[in-house]
Amino acid sequence: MIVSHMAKHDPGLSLLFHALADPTRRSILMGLAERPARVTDLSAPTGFSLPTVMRHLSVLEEAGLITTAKDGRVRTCAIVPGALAPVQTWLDEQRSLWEARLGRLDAFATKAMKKGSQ
Amino acid sequence: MIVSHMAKHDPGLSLLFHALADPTRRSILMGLAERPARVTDLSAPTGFSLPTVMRHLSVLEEAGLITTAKDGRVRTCAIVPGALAPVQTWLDEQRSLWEARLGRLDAFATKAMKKGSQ
DNA sequence: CTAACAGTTAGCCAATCAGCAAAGTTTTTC
DNA sequence: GAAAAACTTTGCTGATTGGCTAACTGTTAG
Repeated sequence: MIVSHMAKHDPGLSLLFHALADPTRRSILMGLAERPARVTDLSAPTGFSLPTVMRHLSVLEEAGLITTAKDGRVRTCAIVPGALAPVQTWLDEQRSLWEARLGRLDAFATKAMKKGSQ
Repeated sequence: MIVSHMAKHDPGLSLLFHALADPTRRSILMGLAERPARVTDLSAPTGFSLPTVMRHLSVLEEAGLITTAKDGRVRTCAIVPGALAPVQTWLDEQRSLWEARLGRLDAFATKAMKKGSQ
């Protein structure tokens, strides 16, 4: 019984997409792409309150997109390099499926043109 | 005043990621990748009620991932081929940013090793 | 013309979200 | 050891989600 592409509901993928669906979180990621930062450093430019930013950070961390570590009273946040891989994989998978479908459409169209050539 | 990568908050991207964040919607997409389908055809295998599936479909449609058209009493849903492009673009952008950061890290590590070679 | 079919609308529910302010907590700094 | 800094927790809002049933609309088949 082959279940290869019966991927079920992948919770990790849902967490990733959900984390990326928020513009504030995406801009936090962009910021962290340049350099690691403290929570306050991320709060200041966005204009959002500290608790709000904290919440976004924990969503990002649960999705595996960032790591955070506390040293003294300072928490430093950094990107997790490979974290977007599952998204890329899913995307590749979809593109190949969609292209296969387009291929079949082409084949059909071609056959239809030959058969029904006025 | 250059604003090139100050992409602001891209609403389309948020819609796309949000649409993809739900496993039911992803499985609907997988189904439609094989062939277009009627609403009932999509409802049956998921086990969800018709209105629920309708809601998912409208989320997918607003994100631009699918198109739907009604012929008589039947609505047919199909994938929109290029719809994932913005996601791929954002992903590429991130990967290049992240890799640049890793590059700088490498440079730093190398310099540190030279300097502090015990 | 009536019945079955396919979809749609309306309205309800519990859960989650994204934001906040206010009140802790734990380091540092002076 | 008091005060400032940097979170962290708590608890509150209003909005959105994802699910449902029940009732409604339009289309086709008999």
